[in-house]
Amino acid sequence: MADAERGTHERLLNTAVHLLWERSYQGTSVDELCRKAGIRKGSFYHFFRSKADLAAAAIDAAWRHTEQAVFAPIFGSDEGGMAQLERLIDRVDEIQGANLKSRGLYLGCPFGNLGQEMANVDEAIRQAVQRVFARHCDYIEAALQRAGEDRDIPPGDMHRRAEQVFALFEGALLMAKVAKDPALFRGIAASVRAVAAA
Amino acid sequence: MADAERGTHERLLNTAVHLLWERSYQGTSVDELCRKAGIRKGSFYHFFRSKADLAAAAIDAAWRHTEQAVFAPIFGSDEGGMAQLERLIDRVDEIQGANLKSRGLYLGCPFGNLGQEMANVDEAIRQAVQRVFARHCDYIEAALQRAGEDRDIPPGDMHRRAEQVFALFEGALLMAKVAKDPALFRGIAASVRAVAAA
DNA sequence: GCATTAGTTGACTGGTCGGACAAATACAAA
DNA sequence: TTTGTATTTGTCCGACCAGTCAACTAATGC
Repeated sequence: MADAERGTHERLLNTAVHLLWERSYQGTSVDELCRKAGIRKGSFYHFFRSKADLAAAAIDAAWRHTEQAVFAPIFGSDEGGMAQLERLIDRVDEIQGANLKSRGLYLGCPFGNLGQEMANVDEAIRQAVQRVFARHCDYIEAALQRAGEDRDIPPGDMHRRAEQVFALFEGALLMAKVAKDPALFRGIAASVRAVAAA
Repeated sequence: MADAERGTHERLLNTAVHLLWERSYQGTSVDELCRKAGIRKGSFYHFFRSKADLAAAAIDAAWRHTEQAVFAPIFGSDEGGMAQLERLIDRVDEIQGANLKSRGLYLGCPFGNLGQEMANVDEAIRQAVQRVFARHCDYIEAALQRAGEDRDIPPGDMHRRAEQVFALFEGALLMAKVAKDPALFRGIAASVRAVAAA
């Protein structure tokens, strides 16, 4: 967690990222958020216009963190595209497994969770999640492109394939969460390969 | 909606099924639920021990309805397994499209929504969703079995394939919901075929 | 020094939440 | 008709909700 002692604004954002992931939007109260961040509520509303405003900002912050901690290292490597996708599966499984071990909770995708919860409730949050989904797909599409160039998969509409690989990720994460069983996510590699070549 | 004038218990359950789908668990208050069902709150707590208790019962009720309105007709037909899966895609798209047209909301999967929202909050609800997920997979697996017997797909672990076809459904529904774009679900047929044969 | 601003505090609001409950009523069986 | 039970009603509750606000303090620029 590390807490990044710098600044109330940043600490608030940081706390929000963790709390929204663990407790969802509607399950997180501004009071609790402030308590965990060691801040009084007045300060909260000095930096953010509303709870929804913070959530939208937290989505962007979470993606910035995820991108540099997960996506950039994997997709910036010189491995083949399909190998990169398999490493992504392993890395996500590792993260989910860590949460399951430390807190007993399979949290699933922080973006997917908020997206499903808020898509029909708050337009700004919906758009933030949609943007982050698109960035996920961009990375996957680039990997498919690379795999195509290496003749690992046949040519075709890589953008569409990437979307469906991502759908497989999200769906499997949901199933694993509902079943509290990491195996349901862990075992998608073969299907990812199939969709990538479809 | 039809309202099935029979009995307070049933009307409550019916209202819950619709309201939980449209507004989620935490977004639905007992007060509003009672108002829409034309019932006083005391009656609510005569039939259900808690809001979570009603939700769990509503999940079962919703599945009973979905099974007979969607799954039984499609998977009871004498079509081939793969054709059945394509008909399921069309039918789900039709239902989601109807909601989008009438209420402007892409609601997604009523079971997946509740599962993601409540898996780490209420154990009874988590289990109810898990059971319903399994029933979905049973139907898909039977279709794959049938497709295997027809030599439409190669032999293999149909149970695992069914889970991943289902994951693809759930993930694509989520993406369509977040993007408010039915096309993201509608276009999964090719990937479903690929996963079915993986 | 002095003024301006940025940040912080704690007390407060009106509203809603899930749930409790006693009293009233409807409906059975005897 | 009486007794017991199932259902319904309206009222009430303490907890919590997101958000407000005026007062206070710390930092900054001149």
